[in-house]
Amino acid sequence: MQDHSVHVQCGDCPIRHRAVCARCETDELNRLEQIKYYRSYQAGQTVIWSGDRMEFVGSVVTGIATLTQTMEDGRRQMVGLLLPSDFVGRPGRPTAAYDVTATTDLVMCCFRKKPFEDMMATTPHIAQRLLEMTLDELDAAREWMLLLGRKTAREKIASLISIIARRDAALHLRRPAAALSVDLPLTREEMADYLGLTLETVSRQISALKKDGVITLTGNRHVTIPDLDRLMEEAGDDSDGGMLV
Amino acid sequence: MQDHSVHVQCGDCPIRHRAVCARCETDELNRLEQIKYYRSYQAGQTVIWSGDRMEFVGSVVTGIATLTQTMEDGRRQMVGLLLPSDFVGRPGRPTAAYDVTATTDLVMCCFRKKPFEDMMATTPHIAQRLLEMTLDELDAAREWMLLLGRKTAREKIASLISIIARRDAALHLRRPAAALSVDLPLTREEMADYLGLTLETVSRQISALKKDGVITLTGNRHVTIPDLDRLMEEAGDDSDGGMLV
DNA sequence: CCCGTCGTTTGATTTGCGTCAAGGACCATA
DNA sequence: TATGGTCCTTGACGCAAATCAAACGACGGG
Repeated sequence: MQDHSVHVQCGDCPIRHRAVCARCETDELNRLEQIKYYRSYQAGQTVIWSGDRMEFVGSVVTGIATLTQTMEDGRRQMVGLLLPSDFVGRPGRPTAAYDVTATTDLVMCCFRKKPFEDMMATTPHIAQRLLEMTLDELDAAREWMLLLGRKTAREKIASLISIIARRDAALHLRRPAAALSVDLPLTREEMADYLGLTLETVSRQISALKKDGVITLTGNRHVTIPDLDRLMEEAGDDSDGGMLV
Repeated sequence: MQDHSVHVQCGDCPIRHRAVCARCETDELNRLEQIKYYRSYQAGQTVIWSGDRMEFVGSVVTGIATLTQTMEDGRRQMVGLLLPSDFVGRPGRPTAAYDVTATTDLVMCCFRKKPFEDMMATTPHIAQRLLEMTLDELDAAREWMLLLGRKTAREKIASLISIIARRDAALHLRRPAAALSVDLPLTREEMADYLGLTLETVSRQISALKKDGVITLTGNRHVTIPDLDRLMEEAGDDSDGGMLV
């Protein structure tokens, strides 16, 4: 399983960062220290509403946020999941076509747009790193398109769990071990929004996977995966797909 | 309808370019002339196979290409449509997670990766423009995720037609007029792959839209749209969605 | 001219998932 | 202990789209 991300490890950070790192003190990124600030959000709080013209660029330090799009009649589709080290925001243009919501308590490291853009202009590394990260997200989005368009409900659930497990492992610098164990950071309804299903179907398929021994549940949220390969097979991924969200 | 793309118009080019422009002779991009070359492909020919490590970065000059992902059992999902001025390729990392196929005869303008990356490092504008374009693609991909996950078959078809119509209008510098007329560049099967449907369903829904007077067909491929607003309403988009692929 | 193939349309039938509905587990507050 | 809330599970039923199947028009070659 190859890793498509640019990871930066440094100092006393426990995690590898894929984004402009808020806590690292390396090379040219140091200069960003001068223009950064932090924001905290409570679980359920809206970070950006799709009507806003987002005026900052930021990366998640702790917690989880989601990007969702909503149709007039209320149908919702999650289109992105922001885990620690991911970034949001669009240097260059004032755009936010979707809602960003904190699903857990959330701390973000933000940069005001204008100075950030100036920084990009004078420091090619930043623009390039951002480009890398955006291309990663694009790859992930395309993987999701395959999931949404062609996978069955069971495969969708298996995919989601395996992705969360792998992201979690990558974040904590663990090799994906034989047996993994993760907390699902989403409610059944949020999973449904992510997968293009209803929450009932999500619940049913999770039960089915449990019954078939692909996963075991302790409580509603904690999943342990006895055999990751088995799970990925259920997910319908060719074994070596480079899907790291 | 706001336009999210970076458009460059210049000289004798009949179209506005969103990508690194192959035929334009403006500012710092001039230097790219020294390292660029052209490639031609016939309709149906494979540009990149997902196993390749793509060794160039390029943009479409004429013709249409598609990005597709395939599951082991043959289920296919199109994840991108490359129209003139779009680019493919990933500076920085050797990656190609999907097939790129020419659906019409195709001419691409290519740059070898290494010199292109050097250029990016010394010329911040290029990295920034590429970032802009990638963010546009990401927005488009997210719009597609909503389509794939939550829209009905009829809405999917209406969305596809309206997107092609609007891209076409943007490409030819026309304002989206009251009545539009476009050639569908895809077969029913390709549309099905794009929309996460079967070709039978695509055919049925096109017939239904025709019967209801939302579109009219001349031949199999040529669509005229008497009322774009009506079509967009059928597509389920809020009237002003900035969906420009 | 017939006779392939390819892209398309249309019909009949099946099925996976959505919808509607009821109830259980858990927690906080009264 | 009762009471309401949130989140989750499970069952019964219906429908939209998939599947299976047949046939049509356009095109090219022998």
